[in-house]
Amino acid sequence: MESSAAIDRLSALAQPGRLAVFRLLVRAGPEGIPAGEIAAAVGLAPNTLSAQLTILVQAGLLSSAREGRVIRYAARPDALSELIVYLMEDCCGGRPEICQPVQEAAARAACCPPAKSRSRRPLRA
Amino acid sequence: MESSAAIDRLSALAQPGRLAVFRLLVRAGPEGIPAGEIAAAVGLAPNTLSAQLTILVQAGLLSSAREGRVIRYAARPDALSELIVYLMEDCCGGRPEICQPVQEAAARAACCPPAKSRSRRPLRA
DNA sequence: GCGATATTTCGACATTCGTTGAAATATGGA
DNA sequence: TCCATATTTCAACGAATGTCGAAATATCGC
Repeated sequence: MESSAAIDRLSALAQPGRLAVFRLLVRAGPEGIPAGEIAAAVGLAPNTLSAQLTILVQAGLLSSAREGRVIRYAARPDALSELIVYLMEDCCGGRPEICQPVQEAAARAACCPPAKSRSRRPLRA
Repeated sequence: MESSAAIDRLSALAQPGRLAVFRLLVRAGPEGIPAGEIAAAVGLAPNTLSAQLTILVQAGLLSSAREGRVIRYAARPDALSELIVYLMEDCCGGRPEICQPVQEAAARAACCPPAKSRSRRPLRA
């Protein structure tokens, strides 16, 4: 991931309204939510929200699809993972002991069932 | 982690100079780097850098320690892990299939030796 | 104490950002 | 076609941001 793209994503998320929108959409899953419902949920005027959605889409964090009169927005999980990878990238410049806590924390946060072959204890116990 | 703290960290990192400084210091490890050397490395005027360092410290991303005439700054890896955990938090609201790719990417980025008992293939192959 | 070095603080400036109200565009239904 | 709904676009405003030059502060060695 390029530095300028990372900055675009970081600054897209670095604003209360946009962060709330993104988290809402991550929670909502792949189906996404129509713009109007998002506006109601986060308490933003439709035009204000529209500007914020544009920023999030341009940063690659959201996708949008028209469905009749409604435009449905959804989070792009890959965009978040790319950003996280970029942020962790430099941890490991010959110094694994530094980024290990980061790695562990990230694994802990991922409360998903283990990816392939790994079951030690119930996560988020 | 609180939402406002997350925003502070995101917006602290959402600026080219500050992101460059943070990455430099992550790479540098726990010993950190004196302010003057940082300024030279990232090409910022000393006073400009000072302002950016203040923002990074206030966001909790850096620590600083005076050593004689020099002030040495170091990255706080925990701050990054907290931020990543916060960003990943909502992935898993009943929808593990969404955040799984994120989790895998994070694990892949962490090029550290496996935390405890896990060796499938050379990471970053 | 004095001078030199390292860093920060202050004041000012142009630029960017987030919000608002009003108008424009797009879609679907009568 | 005409109207209602959903969303965006536009112009403008105050607030916040990043950078600069100059001055202040802190520390060290003489």
